[in-house]
Amino acid sequence: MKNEQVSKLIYNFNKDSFQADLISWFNKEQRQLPWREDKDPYKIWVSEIMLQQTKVDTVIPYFARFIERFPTLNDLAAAEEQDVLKAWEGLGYYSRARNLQTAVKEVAASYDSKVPEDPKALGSLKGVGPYTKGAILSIAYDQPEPAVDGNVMRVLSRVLMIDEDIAKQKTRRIFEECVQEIISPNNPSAFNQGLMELGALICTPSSPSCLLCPVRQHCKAYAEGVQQDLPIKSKSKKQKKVEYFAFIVKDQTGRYLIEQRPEKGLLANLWQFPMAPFAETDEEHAAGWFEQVYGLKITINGKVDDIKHVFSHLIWDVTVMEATVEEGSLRTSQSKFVPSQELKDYPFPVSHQKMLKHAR
DNA sequence: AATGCGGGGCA
DNA sequence: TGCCCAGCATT
Repeated sequence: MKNEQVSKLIYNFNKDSFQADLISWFNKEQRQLPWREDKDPYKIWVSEIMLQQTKVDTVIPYFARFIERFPTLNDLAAAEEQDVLKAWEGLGYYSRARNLQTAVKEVAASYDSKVPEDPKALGSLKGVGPYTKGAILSIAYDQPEPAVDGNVMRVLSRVLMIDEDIAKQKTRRIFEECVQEIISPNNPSAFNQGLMELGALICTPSSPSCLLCPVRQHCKAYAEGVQQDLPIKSKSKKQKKVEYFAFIVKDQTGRYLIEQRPEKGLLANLWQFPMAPFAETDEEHAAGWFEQVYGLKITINGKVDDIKHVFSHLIWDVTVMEATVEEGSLRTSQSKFVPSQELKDYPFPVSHQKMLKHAR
């Protein structure tokens, strides 16, 4: 979509009235949220990272614990990565946590521990993309920058009746151009947050509450009765299924074997119980596979669980087995035996938290 | 431009 | 079950 087409979209759109209606609604109806208690750019930043692809209700307890544990940017910069991951445990998309700490260290080292107000500097930080950059600049620093997330695309696709596919990367730029045209120069913070709050509370994906909407009279889709048909979004692919055995292995002193995952890829740097893909072995040869990989002879006592875990792009089906060590010494460097009471100090993905009940 | 990356809640 | 969620990095 070209620039002139965006101009055409907002031609004869009453933006002054739209801004006033949206902002007064937001000032009145906004939820009280922990990250709205002050304008500390560090806290705004943490909240925006946590909120990526994650619901507000999920984030609230994590945000509270995280800020209690790392109250300032310098506290986070100085922390051990394992402690940061532990604070993120269960929230998902763990590269967010590692990127955030990388970026915070950069701010401490290069920007005197002050979150940059310069868009280019801010946007170059690890994990800070177009949305997060705009959110921090507008909410913490009152700059009239667009902050286009899924809510904003849904709301504006209806208000301006835009039928571009919001699943496509480049579509975001169209909405950014629209926001630049209609954003309130006086209160960009309330304007951007108002669009998102409207998307979360009123202009919902299914059955939007148009009769309660403060900007209904500005909404082209409502006028045409097509609000249910927007936004347009192409379908995502189905997840692939992968099957594993997992081993809850206890040694003679009652400690359990865990290992750290690789530093890149799925669940990077998190800890887990050893796993064997079905592609590499079967139930009959599992003990042999284990000895070959870990250097330990084990006795498998039996299957104790079957865990199905759904990711955004794949599905794990994990057959959990209990085993005891007979002899041998550990071959891999990233694995170790840990007393059961210390398991809680390691960050586990949720799939393996479900197995913890078999280890104590 | 397409894919990898988590986990929870809801119709 | 499928969809959606205050997206970003990598290829």
